[in-house]
Amino acid sequence: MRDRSARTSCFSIDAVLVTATRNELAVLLARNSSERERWSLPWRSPQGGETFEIAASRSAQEALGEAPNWMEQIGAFADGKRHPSEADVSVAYLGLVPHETASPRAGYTWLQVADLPAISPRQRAMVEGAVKTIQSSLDQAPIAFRLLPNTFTLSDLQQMYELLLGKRLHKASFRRALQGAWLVEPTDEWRSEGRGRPAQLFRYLPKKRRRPHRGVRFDFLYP
Amino acid sequence: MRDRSARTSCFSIDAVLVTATRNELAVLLARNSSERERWSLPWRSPQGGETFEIAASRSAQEALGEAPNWMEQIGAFADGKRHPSEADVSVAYLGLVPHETASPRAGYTWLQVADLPAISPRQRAMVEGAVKTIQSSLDQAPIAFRLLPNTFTLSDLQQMYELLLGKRLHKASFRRALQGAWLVEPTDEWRSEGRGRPAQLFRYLPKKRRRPHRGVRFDFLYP
DNA sequence: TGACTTTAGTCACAGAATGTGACTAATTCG
DNA sequence: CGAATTAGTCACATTCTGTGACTAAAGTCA
Repeated sequence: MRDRSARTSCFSIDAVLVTATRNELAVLLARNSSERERWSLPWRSPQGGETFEIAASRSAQEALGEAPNWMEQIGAFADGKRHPSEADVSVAYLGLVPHETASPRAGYTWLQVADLPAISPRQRAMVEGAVKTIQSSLDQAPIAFRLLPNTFTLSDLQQMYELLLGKRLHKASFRRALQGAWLVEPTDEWRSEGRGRPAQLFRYLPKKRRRPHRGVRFDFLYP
Repeated sequence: MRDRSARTSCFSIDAVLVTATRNELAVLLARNSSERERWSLPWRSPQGGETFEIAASRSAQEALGEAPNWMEQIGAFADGKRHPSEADVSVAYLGLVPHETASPRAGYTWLQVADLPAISPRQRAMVEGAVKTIQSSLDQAPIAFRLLPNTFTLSDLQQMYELLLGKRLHKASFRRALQGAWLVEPTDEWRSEGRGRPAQLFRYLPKKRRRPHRGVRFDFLYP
């Protein structure tokens, strides 16, 4: 984002960095002084030989100090929509960041996805794409775990799923499903959070296992 | 694909057109005489002002006579992998085509996905991405219906799912799930296919309905 | 024609998974 | 101490799924 003059290629790489605050998803935006829009996603034009992934990772690093340990391409955006660069095409990457460990550098702020300020239309489309990706791969990939710190309570995890799904879940059902999936292992730590009984801390256990897929699911809504 | 000399932009739009033959997925490839690789996906450089979608759709049209009525972006591909164009970036679109109604134009052929000939590495990555997209959105989007003609028997539909999932399904379970999803409506036609009792023809019924989602599904395999 | 084969379509039942309320446990607050 | 609050578990009714067996309607072949 600092190399506007050095840009040689006709495309940009943009990073949609998402975290979950108390009740909302938030995206990391940079405050601009000179651009037409006052806010923008972190972006860069790939420097000689950088792959997309590396460019995206470096954008994230510039904004957060460290890159998320996982990023995924959302897609290519163009369609005549304006962008802070003059790039014809912008390739967007999604990164998920635990809120607790994410301190934006100066000039960057977490802003709620549901109430975005003015950003370029192309970048707005990227944020929308990011949210869509998150929701649609919620039961395909460990999205919630990437938004949580290394250890967390089962209530934390449940609240994260409730936020991502936009609905309340029943505690017993949630834990039973989680237990069946062997996705989590207890640590020997407990956290006491003011009132109430202390909760045991768990960690994500990326364990390969056979898919228990039964039958077919016709769970789609679109034509 | 014919406008190599007229190309002004630094990117290409590639079409991954997929159909399902008897037992295999197949992708539409063009035979090249001049290129380094003898086969390639249909592609084009967007002409003045074309959106990605339109460029993808026109590539498909050139290859098939008519464009599939639904295409979706798979992503942007680059990473130093060779491409028939000299484009730095290629944006790939997936289109699904019913095999019955798809007759490739001269120079184009359906070739099995499982046994691709030599195509450029970048385009090979696109085909792999397309297959991954198909499999992962199989229960999110009506993939199977887009690979079938307008009317089909329930056995056709089940075989398509068996192909896409790579496993056998039990007839009664399959039909029960389908019935519960209200995705299909009977026509008053029947098809007699040689031996056996004639089967009723159905059509896809893209009906909006509330998601019946229960609980959470922890169905993912990756770390 | 009539027995046999083949494919379509349905049923019923056992076992597994899910929704839900009620319960116990461990802590803070007053 | 008792009330409030949060964690964690249990049990049971309901629903969903896997599965084999059944009936139906056609062709094949003697």
